[in-house]
Amino acid sequence: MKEQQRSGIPLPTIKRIPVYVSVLEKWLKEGKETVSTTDFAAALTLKPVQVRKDLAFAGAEGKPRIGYRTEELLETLHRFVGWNNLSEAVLVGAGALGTAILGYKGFDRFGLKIKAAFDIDESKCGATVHDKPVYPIRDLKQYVKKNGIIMGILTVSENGAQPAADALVEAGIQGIWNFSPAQIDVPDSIFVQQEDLAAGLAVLAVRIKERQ
Amino acid sequence: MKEQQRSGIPLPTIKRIPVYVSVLEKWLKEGKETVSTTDFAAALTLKPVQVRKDLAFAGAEGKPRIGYRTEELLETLHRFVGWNNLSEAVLVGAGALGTAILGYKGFDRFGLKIKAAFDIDESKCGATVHDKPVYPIRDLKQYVKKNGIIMGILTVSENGAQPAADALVEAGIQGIWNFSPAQIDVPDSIFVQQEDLAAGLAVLAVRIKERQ
DNA sequence: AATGAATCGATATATTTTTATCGGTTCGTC
DNA sequence: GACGAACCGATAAAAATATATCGATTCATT
Repeated sequence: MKEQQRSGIPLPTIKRIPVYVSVLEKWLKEGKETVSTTDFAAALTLKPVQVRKDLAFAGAEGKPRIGYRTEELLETLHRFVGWNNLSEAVLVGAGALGTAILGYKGFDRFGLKIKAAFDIDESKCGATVHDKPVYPIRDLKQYVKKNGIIMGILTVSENGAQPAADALVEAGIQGIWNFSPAQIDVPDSIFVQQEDLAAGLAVLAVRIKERQ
Repeated sequence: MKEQQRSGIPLPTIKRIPVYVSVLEKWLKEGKETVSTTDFAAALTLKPVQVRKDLAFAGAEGKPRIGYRTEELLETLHRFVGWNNLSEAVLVGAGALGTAILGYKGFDRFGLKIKAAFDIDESKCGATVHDKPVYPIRDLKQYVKKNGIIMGILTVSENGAQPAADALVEAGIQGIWNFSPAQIDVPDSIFVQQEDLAAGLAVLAVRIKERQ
């Protein structure tokens, strides 16, 4: 929930960008040359105005009556979120969740390359998971420095979260994508994106309850 | 992004509840008898006022100078999100992500029991994944009806999402937790919680970029 | 028992995000 | 080339969310 970091671009806007990217890719494949905010609205249950605002934030430009050029817009959005050259990442915690994320193909699309995994459990090390090598966590710093990695993905258990985060910080990472339910404590200069599966579950549970 | 479903309780509030639950459990274990919104604020980088408002929404009551009784508050929050008797769920799509979710222990805590997995790939069926049986998708309806399941977890690929969603709807599910990047089309009576990993990645990428 | 600090609950204000409106542009059609 | 519909861009209004303020209550301390 450490999402308060004001900077002009509304957080909800940023979160909607990947959705736009997703449908854009589909439309591009289908040969759609131009797209309008009306199209987005219809496909995504959003209002055209909102889409227009979001796209404006991203710096996209469209033409009346025509819309936006599909390919160009896709490129603009990618650049906007920095996916055109998002550097590589390391993952800490090669458990069930970590394994799934290592194997998730969807990230390539967003320019995210997970280069290696690290784990305290040395019995896991040396092996590969989904073609990614698993190393002992004591090698983390050296690896990160050597490869200029700026992003860490944290998929350890609640207890292991803080030490693992410390290791990432110590290694010189700039941002942490935290899938563990624990709140981690890091210097201000490091951004933490908390990924909270329970939040989604809570929303779903409340909604289902409401309908009864 | 199908999160627009106004109903009194603010969506951000609902999403913060699991975080409160998480620290409450920790504090309870540590023997803390009462907790104050100041405590939450310190632990979670939130403002006390906001915590108070959230807890008020959940129906919690505290005492000045004291705070809230830890155990009672935890119970209240659980009831509020319906985790005290959240019915069971089925999962569709026993791939990498599905497997991880099946094996993720954290959900038990929230009253979520994934009873079985379903997949179109019949070669996967018959086996068990993390002790959960995998069945062919054609058995879904019968299983759901028989066991009174109200919730479906969708972890199939983008292409498979819509047919799988149709199968869940047809089976009589009330809510779908959609981990696939695809937007699915379902009747209004069914609530879809879209879990979008790319959204978190986008936020992180933008933040890292901003700091450079 | 009086004083003061901590904290809740309620109300008021500020900020952020969404939605509406309006003028202007582009293009197909007559 | 005039007309009208589709659509962008900008500005304005509305709604939702977060933050501040204030009075009231509890308890420890004197």
